[in-house]
Amino acid sequence: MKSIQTDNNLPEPTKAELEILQVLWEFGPSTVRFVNDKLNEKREVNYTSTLKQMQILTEKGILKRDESQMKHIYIPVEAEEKTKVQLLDRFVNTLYKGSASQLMMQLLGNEKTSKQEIEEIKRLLDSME
Amino acid sequence: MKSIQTDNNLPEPTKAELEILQVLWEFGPSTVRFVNDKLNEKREVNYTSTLKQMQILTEKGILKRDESQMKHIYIPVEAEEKTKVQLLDRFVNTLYKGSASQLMMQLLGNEKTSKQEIEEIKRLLDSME
DNA sequence: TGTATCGTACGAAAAACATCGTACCTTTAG
DNA sequence: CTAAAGGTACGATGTTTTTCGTACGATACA
Repeated sequence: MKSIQTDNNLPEPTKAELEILQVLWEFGPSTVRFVNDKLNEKREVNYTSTLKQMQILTEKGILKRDESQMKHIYIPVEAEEKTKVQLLDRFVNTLYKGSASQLMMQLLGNEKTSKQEIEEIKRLLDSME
Repeated sequence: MKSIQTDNNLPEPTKAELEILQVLWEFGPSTVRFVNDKLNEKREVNYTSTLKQMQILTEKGILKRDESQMKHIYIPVEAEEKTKVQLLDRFVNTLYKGSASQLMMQLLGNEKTSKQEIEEIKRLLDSME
């Protein structure tokens, strides 16, 4: 059982930051207005709060922006996958001492994971050889 | 593809809290002194900081304590598995919209996950029928 | 052309999280 | 019996994260 590897010393996005990233992942490069509207579908946030967050994300190098227009367009620097892999690594390391299969077991042991889903995973594994 | 279920409205343990929980999970019910010593194997923390954390965890209902002795003994209220499942659920919901198999794919797609580990998971799945 | 609207920038305030100093109580060894 | 050692309680402080108010520039259009 091998440990998957640790830490990429990229700053870990906080909760609020993650929310924003999700919107950008889902809808692609967007303005602050757009992101803020999306967020407000779930909870009330002030426009300038979202703006601030996105500016911070930009400072941190997690987002970059196109300033050629007045309405800046924000874009994640890293692909969704890459960022998620990082977060997943961290999660596995923190809670399962890096053991992917232990995590799997928990996921599978969960009665909420359906038979279909299990089948799907098996097929996935087979196709991986 | 079924979604695993969401939120248990138990307060989500913070980072520092999780560290403490891990010690208690690994070594069983313990005193503040013991936990603090363990933490200090990894990083320097003041005794009273650990104490405070553990008191907060108790307030939150994440730990309970036996006060019958002078040296209080702290015990996680929920089993390790249960708490981890909760955190895992939250993680899957947040990052993978609840799709366990998507998470799996990412885990497996990761070149860091070894062939052995993949074999192990397959066996696990077979044994699950 | 002036005023309403929609942007960004910036800093202060608030909230959440984490750390620590100090007071004080209990136990124990001399 | 008393001082030292080791425990808890609690409040203050520090840090990070999050939110928001305000200033001000650009655009649009009556």
